[in-house]
Amino acid sequence: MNEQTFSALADSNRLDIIDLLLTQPQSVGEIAEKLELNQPQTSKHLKVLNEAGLVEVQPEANRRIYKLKAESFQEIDRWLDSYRKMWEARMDRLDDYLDVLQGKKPLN
Amino acid sequence: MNEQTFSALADSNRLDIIDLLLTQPQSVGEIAEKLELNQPQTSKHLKVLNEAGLVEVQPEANRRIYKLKAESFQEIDRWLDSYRKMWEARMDRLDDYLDVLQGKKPLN
DNA sequence: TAGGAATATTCTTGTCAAGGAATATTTATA
DNA sequence: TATAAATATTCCTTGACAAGAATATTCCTA
Repeated sequence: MNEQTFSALADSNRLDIIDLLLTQPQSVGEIAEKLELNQPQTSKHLKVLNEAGLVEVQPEANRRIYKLKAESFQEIDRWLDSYRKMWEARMDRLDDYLDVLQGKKPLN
Repeated sequence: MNEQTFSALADSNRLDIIDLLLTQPQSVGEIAEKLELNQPQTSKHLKVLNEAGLVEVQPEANRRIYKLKAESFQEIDRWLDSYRKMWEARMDRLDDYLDVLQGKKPLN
């Protein structure tokens, strides 16, 4: 798993940007206005997100439309796969406990 | 979604620690030795992970056993849920494309 | 092609975090 | 109870990064 990805996500403004882009792709100006950020900051944050592979750009006249890029999110998802076993194991234990409550199984 | 969680993950040493803890809970000394980190750094990284809720401690004699904590990983998983729609939509389009390749469907 | 809109970049400053070194703290044991 | 083992904390230095301000760049349009 890539440290750069988490690094890009470790900023509340950038999390807000990503959250906003989930609704629809949009331009720098729109993002800046909706999140009440100034334009240069917005561009800089988008640059970080872009370099981390979380967004991509599509020029549209003299504006630049940013949109989410699925790959990096999928990478996080695959990374989480390793950890799902962990909490599923805990779920199994909960199932055991529920069985005990229902008298299906003796307590060890 | 919590910025602190991503912040804690945005460091390769800490990613390594988490990866190591996936195999089994273990002490500070074991972690430090396996990852070739010195002990103070290891303790400091574990502190960050602990404050982010990614690990928890269990004292065992004069050692402290650290283990992964499922909750924070599940929180990331729930956060990713919002973004799954995005790439699933793209997957649908891929399915369409595969249908086209197999002659099941005309190209629009 | 000049002007303006949209966006990106540079420069500076302040803050924060990582790493190293040293030391403090806690707990077990002789 | 003194000592050693395991771990945590503090202090210091350095590098990275966010924000603000100013400026540069790109691209459309009159």
